[in-house]
Amino acid sequence: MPVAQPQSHAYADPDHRSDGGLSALDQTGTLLQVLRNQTIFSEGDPVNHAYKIISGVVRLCKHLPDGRRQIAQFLFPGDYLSFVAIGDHGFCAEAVVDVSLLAFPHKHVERLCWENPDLRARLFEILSQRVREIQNHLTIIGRQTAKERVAAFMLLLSERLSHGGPRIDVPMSRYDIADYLSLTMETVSRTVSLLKAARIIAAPSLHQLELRNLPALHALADGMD
Amino acid sequence: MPVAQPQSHAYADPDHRSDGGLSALDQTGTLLQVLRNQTIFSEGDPVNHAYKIISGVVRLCKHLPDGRRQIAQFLFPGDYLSFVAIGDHGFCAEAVVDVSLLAFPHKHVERLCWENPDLRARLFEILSQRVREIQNHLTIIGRQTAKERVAAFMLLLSERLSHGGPRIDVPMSRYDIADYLSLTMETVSRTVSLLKAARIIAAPSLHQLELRNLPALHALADGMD
DNA sequence: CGCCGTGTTGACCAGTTTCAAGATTGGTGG
DNA sequence: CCACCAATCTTGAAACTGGTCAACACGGCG
Repeated sequence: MPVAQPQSHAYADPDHRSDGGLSALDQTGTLLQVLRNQTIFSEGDPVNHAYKIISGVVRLCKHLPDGRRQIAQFLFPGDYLSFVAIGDHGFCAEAVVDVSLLAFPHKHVERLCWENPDLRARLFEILSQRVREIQNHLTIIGRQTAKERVAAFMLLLSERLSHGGPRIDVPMSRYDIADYLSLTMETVSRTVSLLKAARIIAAPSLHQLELRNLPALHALADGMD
Repeated sequence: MPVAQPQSHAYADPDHRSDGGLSALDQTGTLLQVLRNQTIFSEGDPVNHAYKIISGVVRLCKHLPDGRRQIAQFLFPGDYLSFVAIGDHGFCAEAVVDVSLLAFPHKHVERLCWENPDLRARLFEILSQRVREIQNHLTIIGRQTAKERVAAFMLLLSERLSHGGPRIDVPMSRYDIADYLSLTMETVSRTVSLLKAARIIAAPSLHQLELRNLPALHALADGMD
């Protein structure tokens, strides 16, 4: 398993607010580049570093022995990754597109946390938020239909990848989307076509998306079909 | 929405190891009893207390507007609950059977965390473990078949409720199990019957379970069908 | 003893997957 | 700049898993 290792010099975060020592932490990271579809770490690897995503998108996924795959989360610029420091990784992390990350040795994070208890409190908050997100994801996967799931996914993208305008570019493949939503690629494709036909979305190009009817999307995602 | 409130006197934890201030925390809790099927807190309620389950089983669930329900977790004696202190509850907590809990005002927990940073580190670990559990649950729900899900559930029960012997008593209804596994009650029932026919389990009574063939169960749960 | 909530079983149905055939897209090299 | 190729995506038809609806059984309790 190719495991990317930090190699570069210290990185200075331009955005340096007072945020419970988070930006102080960021300053200690080393920059790391990972190419599209490369593995950042694999399931079962010992946890050595925490990461912060600077640019690109990461998928957190689990592979079953027979090839089935579940993507637990997509992580976007600004997200922290693997600051859960227990034993081995329960999931593997892969770059959806070329990614740059800050890497922090866990020992380092621990030290900072002891010097500045604020920091751990802040990380605790972030982790709490994460729990909430996964639980919502669980409900979507567990109890919503294909249409509802795809709608929810598009709203996620618009929250995390919108550059102001209505146009979003979708960095991941249909296959990734399917494994995130626990569907097949085909079902995702069909459902997107359906939403296009209903004028709820438009797709100027394959990996671009325009949400034409936000209220309808929200209604769908919330199961008020 | 009936929200149970702590009412009782301080509770002394007999099990008082040095565990990062966790038992110190436990000593500050007030005992609280909640009857079967009563709500401990609802989705959207402000987060005021953290809890530790002393006895009984709790379900964490989300209700969709149209009646669909997803149970994110079952919580068992020893589990902490709602120590994620951000704004409002994202899920509701209900007693599966009569439950006794310790309740801790969150302000209190915060104060203890500042006095003793160990405690927050410990809570962080617990939360990390929780994340891992939910992610595994997500994979089960998302990518495994009915048989695999039921098998995984039985293994969970045996981990958390086994009293040494091979006999487990199953405190929750088929309906609860279904909503935990994202199936219907009927499918759970059928699948259990199937496993009985295959001599993998036995069910001396309706809410009792005996795992007759552990290896087969593990094989099923891991998708090596 | 009989009732009601809960669990089981059966027959049928629907949404999603599977399998298979094309259509787009993007990258490469002539 | 275009042609071609591989990868990705779309669409269609058939199969299947699990869901729905309905009847029935069980079991605890008045």
